[in-house]
Amino acid sequence: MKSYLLETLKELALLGGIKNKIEISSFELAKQLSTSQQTASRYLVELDKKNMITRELGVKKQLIIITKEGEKQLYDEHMQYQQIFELTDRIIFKGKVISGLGEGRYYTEQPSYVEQFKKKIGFIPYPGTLNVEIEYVEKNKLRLLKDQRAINIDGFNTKNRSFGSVKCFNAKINSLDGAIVLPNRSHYSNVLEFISKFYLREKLKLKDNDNVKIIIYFKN
Amino acid sequence: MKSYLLETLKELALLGGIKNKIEISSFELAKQLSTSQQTASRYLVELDKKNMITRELGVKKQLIIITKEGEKQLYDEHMQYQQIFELTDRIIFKGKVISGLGEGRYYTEQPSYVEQFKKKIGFIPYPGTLNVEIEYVEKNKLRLLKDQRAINIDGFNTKNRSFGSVKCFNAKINSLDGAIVLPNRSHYSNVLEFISKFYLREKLKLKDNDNVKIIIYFKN
DNA sequence: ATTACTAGTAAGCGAGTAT
DNA sequence: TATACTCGCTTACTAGTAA
Repeated sequence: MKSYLLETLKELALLGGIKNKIEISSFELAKQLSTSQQTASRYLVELDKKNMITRELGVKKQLIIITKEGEKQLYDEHMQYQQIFELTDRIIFKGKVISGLGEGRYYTEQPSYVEQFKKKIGFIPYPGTLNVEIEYVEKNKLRLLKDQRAINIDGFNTKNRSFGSVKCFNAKINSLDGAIVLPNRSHYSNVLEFISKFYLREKLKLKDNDNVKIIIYFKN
Repeated sequence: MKSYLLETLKELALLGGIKNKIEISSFELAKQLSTSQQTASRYLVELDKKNMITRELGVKKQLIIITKEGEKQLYDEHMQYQQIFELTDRIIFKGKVISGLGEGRYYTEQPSYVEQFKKKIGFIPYPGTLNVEIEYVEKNKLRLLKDQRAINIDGFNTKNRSFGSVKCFNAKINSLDGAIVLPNRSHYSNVLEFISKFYLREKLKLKDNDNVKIIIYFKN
């Protein structure tokens, strides 16, 4: 939706247009929007065409009520502002399932990691990680993670090699609980590794390139 | 601010631009906004000129951070959406002080009203009401009041005449507590009558035509 | 790769005005 | 009174491209 139409719809909502019919002339609306009567009239016609509002045109003013569809548009916008200013204990990522190189399995089966997962995040992960490639531009959001307190999984050494420490965040993938694992010694990539007590590809019927939504939660 | 600039700023905020420098090319931003690279570039230049963002232009991408001023713009917008969807226990009116006909004083001095005010809204009003004329278009908001549970002040009869019942809402005027009085037997006008235990014109140094902000609270 | 200028085109605006 | 059309003007958009 064009941004000026959303602005107009918001103005109507502020006047109570979601629950009530509001009585407003295109001239009055124009004043509210700091524009001309003609433009306000055009906006109303456009909003009407897009089924965002319903109008009862009288001889004088018009009675306007915001439709369910219009309310949904506004609510979506509201949720974005909530995300910016209120829901600062979480970050939402959109991404798609990709295949990793199978290393995830090797790591998640190390007894020392497993023990810590059980103790610190409360479950023993199904072997392997689900790799989710986030949209390139969302890499910026990853930077928000570094200021957050994470669950720390300590590194350790075996006879053969050493394993580095890892950061975890409680997370959800398509509403299912689990955690995100971020190796401490690596740059942020655009791939998130999700662990869960379930075999996710089966449980959520996921296959490569499926779109998923991941919510990462912070401790406060 | 132009609505498309606000939309752009919101997009940058969603990527974490309020607290962090975000790394984004005009091409990527264009994708997010479903527009062309040139337009995205122009938006960024405009936002920069208006001091909504600060940019560090590198050879490749650019590092962007939203300024305090930009954050304030977004927050104002957020508060409007809060008003629409969250703060449904209140309505905010802007208006200006006008002189009434002095009837307010007559009413607020009736012992039966005074007694009920004391009991039901917790204070004895300073004699008289402060009349606030709300902007014409905000009359629509008054309609929201009728669905709300109000504090009811009963009517009564004296030897000489009868006094009708009255609805009250707890309210604030410029942050000072008081109440709004709405006669039950009258159409909604564009004048709100505010009562307070203080003489408001003195306490708040108000004179005719001064702009005031009234918040009306509902019981839930 | 980028950013962002120029210039031609498209969309938006509002004065005038019909209804 | 209103709403909303036409039409000339302005603003916004994007392809091409320089830096």
